[in-house]
Order: sequence, then C-alpha cells, then structure tokens
Amino acid sequence: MNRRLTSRGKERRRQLMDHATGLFADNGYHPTSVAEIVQGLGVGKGVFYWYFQSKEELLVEILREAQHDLRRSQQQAIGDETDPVRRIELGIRSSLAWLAANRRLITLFQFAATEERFAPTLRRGQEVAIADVVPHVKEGIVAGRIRDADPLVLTHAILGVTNHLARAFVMERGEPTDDVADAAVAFCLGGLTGDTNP
Amino acid sequence: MNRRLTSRGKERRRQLMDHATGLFADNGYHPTSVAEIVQGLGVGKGVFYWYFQSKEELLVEILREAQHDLRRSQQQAIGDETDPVRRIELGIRSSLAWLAANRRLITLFQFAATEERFAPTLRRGQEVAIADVVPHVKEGIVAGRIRDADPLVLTHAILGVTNHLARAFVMERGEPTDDVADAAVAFCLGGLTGDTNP
DNA sequence: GTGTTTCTTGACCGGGCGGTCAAGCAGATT
DNA sequence: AATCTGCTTGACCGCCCGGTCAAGAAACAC
Repeated sequence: MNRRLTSRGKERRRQLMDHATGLFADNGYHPTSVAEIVQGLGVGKGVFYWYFQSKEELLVEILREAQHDLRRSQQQAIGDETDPVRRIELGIRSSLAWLAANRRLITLFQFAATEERFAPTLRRGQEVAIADVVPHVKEGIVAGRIRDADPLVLTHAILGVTNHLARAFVMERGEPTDDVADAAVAFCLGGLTGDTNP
Repeated sequence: MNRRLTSRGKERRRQLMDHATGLFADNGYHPTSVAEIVQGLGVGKGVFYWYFQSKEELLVEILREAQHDLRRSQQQAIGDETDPVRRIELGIRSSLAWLAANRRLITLFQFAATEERFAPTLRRGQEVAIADVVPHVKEGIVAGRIRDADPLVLTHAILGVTNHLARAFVMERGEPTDDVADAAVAFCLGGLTGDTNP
C-alpha cells in the first residue's frame, strides 16, 4: 500500500478509522462487515480498500495509533516530575483519564488480546508501556520508598488495577474518573509500599 | 432444546464443549467454524446441533460451566477459614490456581467480555464472584484490618490484579503459579491495608 | 422381533462475507 | 485543452458459514 495521501485523503482515512472503531467496539470486530463501515460514511466499498489493504490491517492500524496516543498522553502528564512514586501516580491518573476519554478502545484492546493475529501488535505496545514504568518502580525501590520485589511484577499489578477499574467503574458504571483514579492510586501505592505490619 | 441425555450423550456433549473450548481459545470464537469443531471429533455436523441450538449457545454454556466451576473451587479453598483477610488470600490463591489449570478459559472470558451477546452472561458470573468477596472485605474493614474504603472498589482492584497477573505471568510466561500467587497476595494485602506512612 | 427413543449422517441451502476491478470523476499541472 | 494522479463507484466473484433435514443406525424396552 503506502499510498501518497493528500489532506483530503488523510481526512477520509481518519473518518474510516474513527467510524470503524465505534462499530468494532459496539458490535465486535468480526460481526462488523466492511460494507457496514463504508455504508455508515455513505461511500463505496472501494474507498475502504483504497486506504487499507484489508479489514485486518485497519484494526492493527487503529491499535497502533491508540497505543501511541496513550503513551504520548502519559509522557506529557508525567512531564518533568522528579519523584518516582509521584511519577507512577501521575501515570495511573493519566491512564485513567485517557481510558475514560477513549472508552471504545478499552473494549477493542481487550478483544485484540484474544486473537492470535492481533495479540502481537498489542503485546508490543504493552511492553513499551511496561518498560516506561519499570524504571520508576526500580528507582522507588532504591530510594526505599517501594518494597523490594520484582519491579516487573509490581508494574503489571499496577496495570491490572488501572485497567480493571477503568473497565468496571469508568466504562461500565460511568463513575467520575477522578474518584476512580484516587481509589486506584491509593490501592497501588499501598500495594507498592506494602507495609503489612501487624 | 432440553433433551434427555443418556450417559453416552452426556459424554458427547462434554467432548464437544472441551474441543470447542480449545479451538475458541486458540483461534478465536468467530474464526472457528462449526464444521471445524465436529471434524476434530470425526463426527457429522448434525451431532453438534443435536446437543446445542447454536454456536452461540455453546459458548454461553462453556462460560456458564467455567464460572460455576471456578466459584466451586474457590468456596472449597476457603473452606471454614474464619479470618477475613486470610479468606481473601485463599480466594486469590485458588483463583490463580484455577486460572493456571484452565488457561484456555482466560482468553475465552476476555473475549466474551467484548461482545454484546456474551457480556451479560459473563457479567452475571463476575457479579457473583464479586459478591462472594465483598463481605470479607467489609468484615476486614470493621475489624480494622483493612482501610476504610469502598469495599466494592477494593474487591474489583483485587480481581484486576489477580486476573492480570494470571494472564501476564502464568499464561503468557508460564511462571510457577505459587510465585505469582505470592506476589499477587502481597500486592493486594498492601493495597487493602494501605499504610502509606511516610 | 417389534416398537420407541436416542443419536448420527452429510448433502444441501440461502445468504453474507472479504475482496476485486473496470470504469469514471475531480482537481491540480502543464 | 489535454493530461495526470488521487480518489470513488458499485456490481460482481468465489467462498464458506451457520443451520436444516430426511434418512437411517444403535441402544434399549418389552
């Protein structure tokens, strides 16, 4: 593929990706047909195949862009904060904010993880996300602010809490993002420091 | 449907469910055809539709049975333990053990959550699981062993950690279940007590 | 052996799917 | 005016899917 796109073309591409994201999230990837996608935009089927090689490539593209965007928003949120624990907190908060603003993608991510064809794309992105956080955890451990445990495991635990709370409370129940973020941060910081003193 | 099944019939039903579970987990629900399922067992297509109304019903049945089994194994693991915090710990450990022994179902659960048709089935089961744990958390709060926060949120956080660590470490990396369980328990107990004292 | 019920077969059907393509349109370039 | 390139059309194709069903085969009952 790798077509030359004019600004008009780029806009169409956006439209297709956005609209498809909505349909995929609402009805599922497989049950959504290419015909359905183009009908929603009132264009012919050929348009779709002008911008994407296949339905599969479209989803991969959506996933890639989303992950990239999430990462960007996270790095921007953390900014130049120096305290490692605070960096983690900011990361959690920005994750939740992003997920709240992109609810449809939560479902899409979750689906993509279940299908052999898309899992690699997703995994690569998640590894980057993990790799972004692990150093902060390590730093926290060195500083004695976080208990001495495998940083990778701790990071995954944080990710598990954040994603699940986003799904359960922000997405399904529509609770205020900030409240959920507070709860997630409190639980994770407790889990990281882990003074389970009697 | 509601057929009368002889023991021979019940066995066929089992075979179909087990084999389909594997195919669904490996290749995805939609990409797996009914023809594929019955071919793997070397029987005709009619056999499938003798035991199940539809492919959809089959998945629902698999999900229901799995959730029921998971709950049973959890209740058995908790037994008559009286300490609420310890009950939570036993719940986490038995969850991880079950998930490790039924890896294929992790993927299936995750897929089912993304599709409108199956989400309700899944949600009902998850609500039961949550409802099982919430009282222990409440009890722990009353006893001053767990910090005073919304028990529902805390329970979901536990579930998020457990499921994610199961996926990331037990399923994808094949790490020893007990190690992962130790890490999950440590993180969750930290998150529950949450003495983030300076 | 006869009747009844449970189970199995596999050709068949209608339909919808992902993907193609010859043809045409529109705006910039020359 | 002519041309070229980015974009659009929608009928069409071959395939395979979920699901049906008339016709039996086993197992069991008596």
